[in-house]
Amino acid sequence: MEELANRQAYHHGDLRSALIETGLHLLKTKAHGDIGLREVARETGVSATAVYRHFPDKDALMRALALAGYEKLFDAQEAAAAAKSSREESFRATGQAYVHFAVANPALFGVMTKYMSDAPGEEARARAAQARPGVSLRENIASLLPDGASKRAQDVVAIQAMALVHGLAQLVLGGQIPNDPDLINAAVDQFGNWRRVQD
Amino acid sequence: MEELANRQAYHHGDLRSALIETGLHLLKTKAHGDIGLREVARETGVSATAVYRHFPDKDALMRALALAGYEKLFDAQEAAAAAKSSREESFRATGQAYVHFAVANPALFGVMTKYMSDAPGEEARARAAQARPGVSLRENIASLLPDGASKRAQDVVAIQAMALVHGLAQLVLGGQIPNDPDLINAAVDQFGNWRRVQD
DNA sequence: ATTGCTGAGTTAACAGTGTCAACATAACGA
DNA sequence: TCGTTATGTTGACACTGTTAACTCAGCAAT
Repeated sequence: MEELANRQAYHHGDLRSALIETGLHLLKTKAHGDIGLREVARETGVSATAVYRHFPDKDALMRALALAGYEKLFDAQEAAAAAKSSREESFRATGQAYVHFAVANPALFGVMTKYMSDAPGEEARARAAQARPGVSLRENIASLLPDGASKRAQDVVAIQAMALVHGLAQLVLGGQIPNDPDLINAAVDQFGNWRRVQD
Repeated sequence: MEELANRQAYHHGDLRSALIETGLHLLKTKAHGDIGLREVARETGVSATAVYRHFPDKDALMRALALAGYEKLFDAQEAAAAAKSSREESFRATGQAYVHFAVANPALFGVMTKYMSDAPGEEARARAAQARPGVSLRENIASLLPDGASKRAQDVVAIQAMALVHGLAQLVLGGQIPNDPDLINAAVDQFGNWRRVQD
Protein backbone atom coordinates (compact mmCIF):
# COMPACT_ATOMS: atom_id res chain seq x y z
CA MET A 1 0.00 0.00 0.00
CA GLU A 2 1.25 3.42 -0.84
CA GLU A 3 -0.24 4.66 2.40
CA LEU A 4 2.02 2.40 4.37
CA ALA A 5 4.98 3.47 2.30
CA ASN A 6 4.13 7.11 2.88
CA ARG A 7 3.70 6.59 6.57
CA GLN A 8 7.04 4.84 6.76
CA ALA A 9 8.60 7.68 4.79
CA TYR A 10 7.10 10.21 7.15
CA HIS A 11 8.51 8.22 10.01
CA HIS A 12 12.02 9.14 9.01
CA GLY A 13 11.26 12.76 9.54
CA ASP A 14 10.34 14.31 6.21
CA LEU A 15 6.78 14.96 7.28
CA ARG A 16 7.79 18.46 8.24
CA SER A 17 9.04 19.10 4.71
CA ALA A 18 5.97 17.42 3.25
CA LEU A 19 3.66 19.69 5.26
CA ILE A 20 5.46 22.79 4.08
CA GLU A 21 5.36 21.56 0.51
CA THR A 22 1.61 20.94 0.49
CA GLY A 23 1.13 24.20 2.36
CA LEU A 24 2.90 26.09 -0.40
CA HIS A 25 0.87 24.15 -2.97
CA LEU A 26 -2.39 25.09 -1.27
CA LEU A 27 -1.36 28.73 -1.07
CA LYS A 28 -0.58 28.66 -4.77
CA THR A 29 -4.13 27.65 -5.67
CA LYS A 30 -6.01 29.67 -3.07
CA ALA A 31 -5.51 33.22 -4.35
CA HIS A 32 -7.33 34.64 -1.34
CA GLY A 33 -8.03 33.70 2.24
CA ASP A 34 -6.34 31.84 5.01
CA ILE A 35 -5.09 28.30 5.08
CA GLY A 36 -5.98 25.84 7.83
CA LEU A 37 -3.83 23.51 9.89
CA ARG A 38 -6.30 20.65 9.45
CA GLU A 39 -6.55 21.42 5.76
CA VAL A 40 -2.84 21.04 5.09
CA ALA A 41 -2.68 17.92 7.29
CA ARG A 42 -5.63 16.39 5.44
CA GLU A 43 -4.11 17.22 2.06
CA THR A 44 -0.83 15.66 3.15
CA GLY A 45 -2.74 12.48 4.00
CA VAL A 46 -1.99 12.62 7.69
CA SER A 47 -4.00 13.21 10.83
CA ALA A 48 -4.33 16.78 12.07
CA THR A 49 -2.52 16.19 15.33
CA ALA A 50 0.50 14.74 13.59
CA VAL A 51 1.42 18.33 12.76
CA TYR A 52 2.10 18.96 16.43
CA ARG A 53 5.06 16.57 16.36
CA HIS A 54 6.84 19.06 14.10
CA PHE A 55 5.33 22.45 14.97
CA PRO A 56 4.27 23.69 18.41
CA ASP A 57 1.14 25.34 16.99
CA LYS A 58 -0.47 26.67 13.83
CA ASP A 59 1.48 29.90 13.98
CA ALA A 60 4.75 28.01 13.82
CA LEU A 61 3.60 26.13 10.73
CA MET A 62 2.53 29.34 9.05
CA ARG A 63 5.81 31.02 9.94
CA ALA A 64 7.65 28.15 8.32
CA LEU A 65 5.59 28.75 5.18
CA ALA A 66 6.31 32.47 5.41
CA LEU A 67 10.01 31.73 5.72
CA ALA A 68 9.91 29.58 2.60
CA GLY A 69 8.10 32.41 0.86
CA TYR A 70 10.74 34.97 1.80
CA GLU A 71 13.45 32.71 0.47
CA LYS A 72 11.57 32.35 -2.81
CA LEU A 73 11.12 36.11 -2.98
CA PHE A 74 14.79 36.69 -2.37
CA ASP A 75 15.69 34.22 -5.12
CA ALA A 76 13.35 36.02 -7.50
CA GLN A 77 14.97 39.33 -6.65
CA GLU A 78 18.45 37.97 -7.20
CA ALA A 79 17.47 36.42 -10.50
CA ALA A 80 15.95 39.69 -11.65
CA ALA A 81 18.97 41.73 -10.61
CA ALA A 82 21.55 39.33 -12.01
CA ALA A 83 20.79 40.24 -15.61
CA LYS A 84 21.26 43.94 -14.96
CA SER A 85 24.59 45.69 -15.14
CA SER A 86 24.23 49.11 -13.53
CA ARG A 87 23.38 49.56 -9.87
CA GLU A 88 20.37 51.62 -10.75
CA GLU A 89 18.97 48.93 -13.00
CA SER A 90 19.60 46.40 -10.25
CA PHE A 91 17.58 48.45 -7.81
CA ARG A 92 14.71 48.79 -10.22
CA ALA A 93 14.77 45.08 -10.96
CA THR A 94 14.71 44.09 -7.28
CA GLY A 95 11.90 46.50 -6.55
CA GLN A 96 9.80 45.37 -9.46
CA ALA A 97 10.49 41.75 -8.60
CA TYR A 98 9.12 42.36 -5.12
CA VAL A 99 5.82 43.67 -6.41
CA HIS A 100 5.48 41.08 -9.13
CA PHE A 101 6.18 38.27 -6.71
CA ALA A 102 3.42 39.51 -4.42
CA VAL A 103 0.97 39.78 -7.31
CA ALA A 104 1.91 36.34 -8.62
CA ASN A 105 1.58 34.67 -5.20
CA PRO A 106 -1.09 36.63 -3.35
CA ALA A 107 -1.99 34.07 -0.69
CA LEU A 108 1.63 33.25 0.08
CA PHE A 109 2.49 36.93 0.27
CA GLY A 110 -0.42 37.42 2.64
CA VAL A 111 0.93 34.71 4.91
CA MET A 112 4.38 36.30 4.79
CA THR A 113 3.15 39.69 5.95
CA LYS A 114 0.68 38.30 8.48
CA TYR A 115 2.81 35.73 10.25
CA MET A 116 6.32 37.04 9.80
CA SER A 117 5.48 40.42 11.25
CA ASP A 118 7.12 40.99 14.57
CA ALA A 119 8.30 37.41 15.03
CA PRO A 120 9.15 37.41 18.72
CA GLY A 121 11.74 34.80 19.66
CA GLU A 122 12.27 33.46 16.19
CA GLU A 123 15.46 31.75 15.22
CA ALA A 124 18.11 33.91 13.65
CA ARG A 125 17.81 32.20 10.29
CA ALA A 126 14.17 33.16 10.02
CA ARG A 127 14.72 36.81 10.85
CA ALA A 128 17.63 36.93 8.42
CA ALA A 129 15.57 35.41 5.62
CA GLN A 130 12.77 37.85 6.25
CA ALA A 131 15.13 40.80 6.23
CA ARG A 132 16.97 39.75 3.09
CA PRO A 133 14.55 41.19 0.51
CA GLY A 134 14.69 44.49 2.37
CA VAL A 135 18.45 44.35 2.63
CA SER A 136 18.61 43.63 -1.05
CA LEU A 137 16.74 46.83 -1.78
CA ARG A 138 18.69 48.70 0.85
CA GLU A 139 22.07 47.87 -0.61
CA ASN A 140 21.00 48.72 -4.12
CA ILE A 141 19.50 52.02 -3.11
CA ALA A 142 22.41 52.96 -0.85
CA SER A 143 24.80 52.52 -3.74
CA LEU A 144 22.86 55.17 -5.60
CA LEU A 145 23.31 57.81 -2.94
CA PRO A 146 26.09 60.39 -3.11
CA ASP A 147 29.26 59.13 -1.47
CA GLY A 148 29.02 61.60 1.37
CA ALA A 149 25.43 60.79 2.26
CA SER A 150 24.71 60.67 5.96
CA LYS A 151 23.55 57.48 7.60
CA ARG A 152 20.28 59.20 8.35
CA ALA A 153 19.75 59.99 4.67
CA GLN A 154 20.51 56.39 3.81
CA ASP A 155 17.98 55.15 6.35
CA VAL A 156 15.27 57.42 5.07
CA VAL A 157 15.83 56.44 1.46
CA ALA A 158 15.94 52.74 2.32
CA ILE A 159 12.69 53.00 4.25
CA GLN A 160 11.09 54.85 1.38
CA ALA A 161 12.15 52.16 -1.06
CA MET A 162 10.78 49.37 1.11
CA ALA A 163 7.56 51.25 1.76
CA LEU A 164 7.11 52.00 -1.93
CA VAL A 165 7.39 48.40 -3.14
CA HIS A 166 5.52 46.96 -0.15
CA GLY A 167 2.76 49.51 -0.55
CA LEU A 168 2.52 48.93 -4.28
CA ALA A 169 2.19 45.20 -3.69
CA GLN A 170 -0.46 45.61 -1.03
CA LEU A 171 -2.50 48.12 -3.00
CA VAL A 172 -2.51 46.00 -6.12
CA LEU A 173 -3.54 42.93 -4.13
CA GLY A 174 -6.27 44.95 -2.46
CA GLY A 175 -7.56 46.13 -5.81
CA GLN A 176 -7.02 49.75 -4.86
CA ILE A 177 -4.76 50.33 -7.83
CA PRO A 178 -4.99 48.43 -11.11
CA ASN A 179 -2.69 45.52 -11.77
CA ASP A 180 -0.95 47.28 -14.65
CA PRO A 181 2.71 46.20 -14.91
CA ASP A 182 3.64 49.31 -16.88
CA LEU A 183 2.21 51.56 -14.23
CA ILE A 184 3.90 49.60 -11.44
CA ASN A 185 7.24 49.56 -13.17
CA ALA A 186 6.97 53.27 -13.84
CA ALA A 187 6.27 53.95 -10.17
CA VAL A 188 9.39 52.01 -9.19
CA ASP A 189 11.55 53.47 -11.94
CA GLN A 190 10.77 57.06 -11.11
CA PHE A 191 11.84 56.47 -7.55
CA GLY A 192 15.30 55.83 -8.95
CA ASN A 193 15.09 59.07 -10.89
CA TRP A 194 14.19 60.91 -7.77
CA ARG A 195 17.16 59.60 -5.88
CA ARG A 196 19.51 60.91 -8.52
CA VAL A 197 18.39 64.51 -8.18
CA GLN A 198 17.87 64.35 -4.43
CA ASP A 199 19.98 66.74 -2.29
CA MET B 1 -34.01 46.37 34.13
CA GLU B 2 -31.45 47.88 31.87
CA GLU B 3 -31.38 44.68 29.85
CA LEU B 4 -35.00 45.08 28.97
CA ALA B 5 -34.47 48.73 28.15
CA ASN B 6 -31.56 47.83 25.92
CA ARG B 7 -33.50 45.14 24.16
CA GLN B 8 -36.36 47.52 23.55
CA ALA B 9 -33.93 50.08 22.26
CA TYR B 10 -32.43 47.54 19.92
CA HIS B 11 -35.87 46.75 18.67
CA HIS B 12 -36.16 50.23 17.24
CA GLY B 13 -33.29 49.52 14.97
CA ASP B 14 -30.15 50.88 16.53
CA LEU B 15 -28.68 47.43 17.13
CA ARG B 16 -26.76 47.81 13.91
CA SER B 17 -25.15 50.98 15.20
CA ALA B 18 -24.57 49.38 18.59
CA LEU B 19 -22.77 46.42 16.99
CA ILE B 20 -20.51 48.72 15.02
CA GLU B 21 -19.81 50.77 18.11
CA THR B 22 -18.78 47.80 20.25
CA GLY B 23 -16.86 46.42 17.28
CA LEU B 24 -14.83 49.61 17.09
CA HIS B 25 -14.36 49.49 20.85
CA LEU B 26 -13.08 45.91 20.70
CA LEU B 27 -10.71 46.78 17.86
CA LYS B 28 -9.38 49.68 19.92
CA THR B 29 -8.33 47.36 22.75
CA LYS B 30 -7.18 44.38 20.71
CA ALA B 31 -4.01 45.76 19.13
CA HIS B 32 -3.48 42.53 17.19
CA GLY B 33 -5.58 39.73 15.82
CA ASP B 34 -9.00 39.28 14.36
CA ILE B 35 -12.35 40.05 15.90
CA GLY B 36 -15.20 37.52 16.05
CA LEU B 37 -18.85 37.85 15.14
CA ARG B 38 -19.90 36.02 18.30
CA GLU B 39 -17.53 38.13 20.32
CA VAL B 40 -19.01 41.46 19.28
CA ALA B 41 -22.55 40.08 19.69
CA ARG B 42 -21.72 38.82 23.19
CA GLU B 43 -20.14 42.13 24.14
CA THR B 44 -23.18 43.98 22.89
CA GLY B 45 -25.32 41.80 25.14
CA VAL B 46 -27.19 40.15 22.31
CA SER B 47 -27.34 36.65 20.87
CA ALA B 48 -24.96 35.79 18.07
CA THR B 49 -27.61 35.19 15.44
CA ALA B 50 -29.21 38.56 16.04
CA VAL B 51 -26.37 39.98 14.00
CA TYR B 52 -27.82 38.31 10.91
CA ARG B 53 -30.86 40.56 11.04
CA HIS B 54 -28.58 43.49 10.19
CA PHE B 55 -25.70 41.93 8.26
CA PRO B 56 -25.87 39.03 5.79
CA ASP B 57 -22.66 37.50 7.14
CA LYS B 58 -19.53 38.22 9.13
CA ASP B 59 -17.80 39.82 6.17
CA ALA B 60 -20.55 42.42 5.90
CA LEU B 61 -20.16 43.30 9.57
CA MET B 62 -16.42 43.65 9.19
CA ARG B 63 -16.84 45.76 6.07
CA ALA B 64 -19.11 48.08 8.01
CA LEU B 65 -16.38 48.43 10.62
CA ALA B 66 -13.84 49.03 7.87
CA LEU B 67 -16.09 51.70 6.41
CA ALA B 68 -16.33 53.44 9.77
CA GLY B 69 -12.56 53.24 9.99
CA TYR B 70 -12.07 54.85 6.60
CA GLU B 71 -14.34 57.69 7.59
CA LYS B 72 -12.35 58.24 10.77
CA LEU B 73 -9.13 58.17 8.80
CA PHE B 74 -10.48 60.71 6.35
CA ASP B 75 -11.53 62.99 9.21
CA ALA B 76 -8.06 62.72 10.71
CA GLN B 77 -6.51 63.62 7.38
CA GLU B 78 -8.77 66.62 6.96
CA ALA B 79 -8.08 67.81 10.48
CA ALA B 80 -4.35 67.51 9.91
CA ALA B 81 -4.46 69.33 6.59
CA ALA B 82 -6.79 72.07 7.74
CA ALA B 83 -4.12 73.76 9.83
CA LYS B 84 -1.68 73.92 6.92
CA SER B 85 -1.63 76.72 4.42
CA SER B 86 0.47 75.64 1.46
CA ARG B 87 -0.50 72.72 -0.75
CA GLU B 88 2.77 71.03 -0.09
CA GLU B 89 2.27 71.18 3.66
CA SER B 90 -1.24 69.82 3.18
CA PHE B 91 0.08 66.85 1.29
CA ARG B 92 2.66 66.12 3.95
CA ALA B 93 0.06 66.40 6.69
CA THR B 94 -2.38 64.03 4.98
CA GLY B 95 0.35 61.50 4.33
CA GLN B 96 1.66 61.61 7.85
CA ALA B 97 -1.87 61.43 9.23
CA TYR B 98 -2.42 58.23 7.25
CA VAL B 99 0.57 56.50 8.80
CA HIS B 100 -0.07 57.78 12.29
CA PHE B 101 -3.68 56.69 12.15
CA ALA B 102 -2.62 53.18 11.21
CA VAL B 103 -0.07 53.04 14.01
CA ALA B 104 -2.56 54.40 16.52
CA ASN B 105 -5.32 51.94 15.52
CA PRO B 106 -3.51 48.80 14.36
CA ALA B 107 -6.40 46.34 14.66
CA LEU B 108 -8.89 48.66 12.98
CA PHE B 109 -6.42 49.41 10.21
CA GLY B 110 -5.92 45.69 9.74
CA VAL B 111 -9.66 45.20 9.32
CA MET B 112 -9.75 48.06 6.82
CA THR B 113 -7.10 46.57 4.59
CA LYS B 114 -8.36 43.00 4.96
CA TYR B 115 -12.09 43.43 4.40
CA MET B 116 -12.27 46.54 2.26
CA SER B 117 -9.95 45.14 -0.36
CA ASP B 118 -11.70 44.41 -3.59
CA ALA B 119 -15.22 44.92 -2.25
CA PRO B 120 -17.27 43.25 -4.98
CA GLY B 121 -20.81 44.62 -5.19
CA GLU B 122 -20.52 47.07 -2.39
CA GLU B 123 -22.73 50.11 -2.21
CA ALA B 124 -21.38 53.28 -3.74
CA ARG B 125 -21.06 55.00 -0.39
CA ALA B 126 -18.67 52.36 0.87
CA ARG B 127 -16.42 52.47 -2.15
CA ALA B 128 -16.42 56.24 -2.03
CA ALA B 129 -15.46 56.29 1.64
CA GLN B 130 -12.68 53.83 1.04
CA ALA B 131 -11.35 55.84 -1.85
CA ARG B 132 -11.49 59.18 -0.05
CA PRO B 133 -8.19 58.96 1.82
CA GLY B 134 -6.52 58.05 -1.45
CA VAL B 135 -8.31 60.85 -3.27
CA SER B 136 -7.25 63.21 -0.56
CA LEU B 137 -3.63 62.37 -1.18
CA ARG B 138 -4.18 62.36 -4.92
CA GLU B 139 -5.56 65.88 -5.03
CA ASN B 140 -2.86 67.25 -2.81
CA ILE B 141 -0.12 65.63 -4.80
CA ALA B 142 -1.63 66.56 -8.15
CA SER B 143 -1.65 70.20 -7.16
CA LEU B 144 2.10 69.99 -6.72
CA LEU B 145 2.74 68.83 -10.26
CA PRO B 146 3.71 71.24 -13.04
CA ASP B 147 0.64 72.61 -14.77
CA GLY B 148 1.37 70.80 -17.99
CA ALA B 149 1.82 67.39 -16.40
CA SER B 150 0.32 64.51 -18.35
CA LYS B 151 -2.44 62.42 -16.83
CA ARG B 152 -0.07 59.51 -16.88
CA ALA B 153 2.46 61.41 -14.79
CA GLN B 154 -0.28 62.35 -12.35
CA ASP B 155 -1.36 58.74 -12.05
CA VAL B 156 2.15 57.55 -11.38
CA VAL B 157 2.80 60.17 -8.72
CA ALA B 158 -0.55 59.52 -7.04
CA ILE B 159 0.14 55.80 -6.94
CA GLN B 160 3.56 56.42 -5.51
CA ALA B 161 2.14 58.62 -2.78
CA MET B 162 -0.48 56.05 -1.81
CA ALA B 163 2.05 53.23 -1.91
CA LEU B 164 4.51 55.19 0.20
CA VAL B 165 2.14 55.97 3.05
CA HIS B 166 0.39 52.60 2.91
CA GLY B 167 3.72 50.79 2.85
CA LEU B 168 5.08 52.85 5.71
CA ALA B 169 2.02 52.04 7.79
CA GLN B 170 2.22 48.34 7.05
CA LEU B 171 5.93 48.10 7.70
CA VAL B 172 5.71 49.90 11.01
CA LEU B 173 2.81 47.71 12.10
CA GLY B 174 4.76 44.64 11.05
CA GLY B 175 7.76 45.76 13.06
CA GLN B 176 9.93 45.78 9.96
CA ILE B 177 10.84 49.42 10.45
CA PRO B 178 10.94 51.16 13.82
CA ASN B 179 8.00 53.25 14.98
CA ASP B 180 9.98 56.47 14.91
CA PRO B 181 7.75 59.45 14.07
CA ASP B 182 10.71 61.56 12.99
CA LEU B 183 11.85 58.92 10.54
CA ILE B 184 8.34 58.41 9.21
CA ASN B 185 7.72 62.11 8.79
CA ALA B 186 11.05 62.50 7.06
CA ALA B 187 10.17 59.72 4.63
CA VAL B 188 6.90 61.45 3.77
CA ASP B 189 8.42 64.94 3.62
CA GLN B 190 11.18 64.00 1.24
CA PHE B 191 8.63 62.59 -1.15
CA GLY B 192 7.31 66.13 -1.47
CA ASN B 193 10.82 67.36 -2.15
CA TRP B 194 11.17 64.79 -4.85
CA ARG B 195 8.05 65.89 -6.64
CA ARG B 196 9.32 69.43 -6.87
CA VAL B 197 12.40 68.50 -8.79
CA GLN B 198 10.74 65.80 -10.87
CA ASP B 199 10.76 66.39 -14.67
C1' DA C 1 17.01 -12.27 20.51
C1' DT C 2 14.25 -10.09 23.91
C1' DT C 3 13.20 -6.20 26.24
C1' DG C 4 12.20 -1.72 26.96
C1' DC C 5 12.36 3.13 25.60
C1' DT C 6 11.63 6.85 22.68
C1' DG C 7 9.82 9.20 18.59
C1' DA C 8 6.06 9.69 15.45
C1' DG C 9 1.75 8.72 14.35
C1' DT C 10 -3.43 7.68 15.70
C1' DT C 11 -8.37 8.45 17.65
C1' DA C 12 -11.51 10.90 20.85
C1' DA C 13 -12.78 14.82 22.91
C1' DC C 14 -13.27 20.00 24.12
C1' DA C 15 -14.01 24.74 23.44
C1' DG C 16 -14.86 28.02 20.13
C1' DT C 17 -16.30 29.72 15.54
C1' DG C 18 -19.70 31.10 11.48
C1' DT C 19 -24.13 29.92 9.92
C1' DC C 20 -28.84 27.93 9.35
C1' DA C 21 -33.59 26.57 10.70
C1' DA C 22 -37.34 26.85 13.73
C1' DC C 23 -39.47 29.34 17.12
C1' DA C 24 -40.96 33.65 20.00
C1' DT C 25 -42.45 38.13 20.46
C1' DA C 26 -42.53 43.23 20.17
C1' DA C 27 -44.40 47.05 17.23
C1' DC C 28 -47.33 48.72 14.03
C1' DG C 29 -50.97 49.25 10.36
C1' DA C 30 -55.61 47.41 8.91
C1' DT D 1 -58.19 44.39 18.15
C1' DC D 2 -55.89 41.43 15.29
C1' DG D 3 -52.77 39.73 12.03
C1' DT D 4 -48.19 40.78 9.80
C1' DT D 5 -43.71 41.74 9.83
C1' DA D 6 -39.48 43.05 11.70
C1' DT D 7 -36.39 41.69 15.24
C1' DG D 8 -34.91 38.92 18.51
C1' DT D 9 -34.20 33.89 20.75
C1' DT D 10 -32.52 28.83 21.30
C1' DG D 11 -30.67 24.63 19.31
C1' DA D 12 -28.04 22.39 16.08
C1' DC D 13 -24.41 21.49 12.40
C1' DA D 14 -19.97 21.54 10.43
C1' DC D 15 -15.67 23.28 11.01
C1' DT D 16 -11.48 24.95 13.45
C1' DG D 17 -7.15 24.73 16.72
C1' DT D 18 -5.61 22.15 20.56
C1' DT D 19 -5.03 18.60 24.36
C1' DA D 20 -4.95 13.93 26.35
C1' DA D 21 -4.57 9.12 25.99
C1' DC D 22 -3.28 5.53 23.15
C1' DT D 23 -0.63 2.55 19.47
C1' DC D 24 3.20 1.10 17.54
C1' DA D 25 7.63 1.10 14.63
C1' DG D 26 12.51 1.07 15.30
C1' DC D 27 16.54 1.20 17.77
C1' DA D 28 19.94 0.38 22.16
C1' DA D 29 21.39 -2.37 25.56
C1' DT D 30 21.50 -6.46 28.19
